[in-house]
Amino acid sequence: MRVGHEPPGSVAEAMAVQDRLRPLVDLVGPGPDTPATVAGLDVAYAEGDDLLAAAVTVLDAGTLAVLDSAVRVGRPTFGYVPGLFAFRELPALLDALDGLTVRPELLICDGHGLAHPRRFGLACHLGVLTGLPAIGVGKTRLVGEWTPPGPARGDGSPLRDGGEVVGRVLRTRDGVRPVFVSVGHRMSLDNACAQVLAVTPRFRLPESTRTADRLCRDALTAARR
DNA sequence: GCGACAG
DNA sequence: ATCTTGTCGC
Repeated sequence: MRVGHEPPGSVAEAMAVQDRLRPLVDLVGPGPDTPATVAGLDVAYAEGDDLLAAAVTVLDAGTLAVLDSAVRVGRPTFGYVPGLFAFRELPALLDALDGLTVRPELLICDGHGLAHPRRFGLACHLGVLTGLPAIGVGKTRLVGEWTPPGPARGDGSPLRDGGEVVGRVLRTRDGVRPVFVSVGHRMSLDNACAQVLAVTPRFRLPESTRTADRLCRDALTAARR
């Protein structure tokens, strides 16, 4: 799947791009109940942010075995600015997605979706550009207020911002720090949380994110020598 | 002016 | 994200 795009030339331009694409987000979903495949996406950096590697791994949603993967080494095309984070990783991630043989049924992104100052985080951006259902899973919060969910895996509490619920703070493992789940595209929040729990049978982060993380980190190590 | 601030 | 020793806990 090839998706054309040019890096924004300024912060104002990047924000304008988000405002233009935001209306294209499908907030209804509800997304697949039992997807056959799920994809994990992640990016690793090195050389003082001058080098990066983006990876996508496609897992069998039932067994969580890796069915396909792709990794791309490149240069960041935008500085790190909270809220505009997507422009930094998007080009390389789209290139990696383009290298897949299997088209995944769901994207699980390492970052937020609607839980974003303009309601258009990385997961929304990737979802809109690929047309695929997408979920955002952040390790820390970007926006919103919340109170700790119950202590058991599956417990959750609303993430509220500006008078609306933009995501859910979800406990994926008993007694372990929760993650921040938000809708990216073509998914309901309830289903997004259900899908996240389905890929976290053993660790705090989705198995898909873990396999992608390992792949891009290995690719960086190989690229540095 | 002083914090907060996905990865 | 990444830079990094020791250290707490299972």
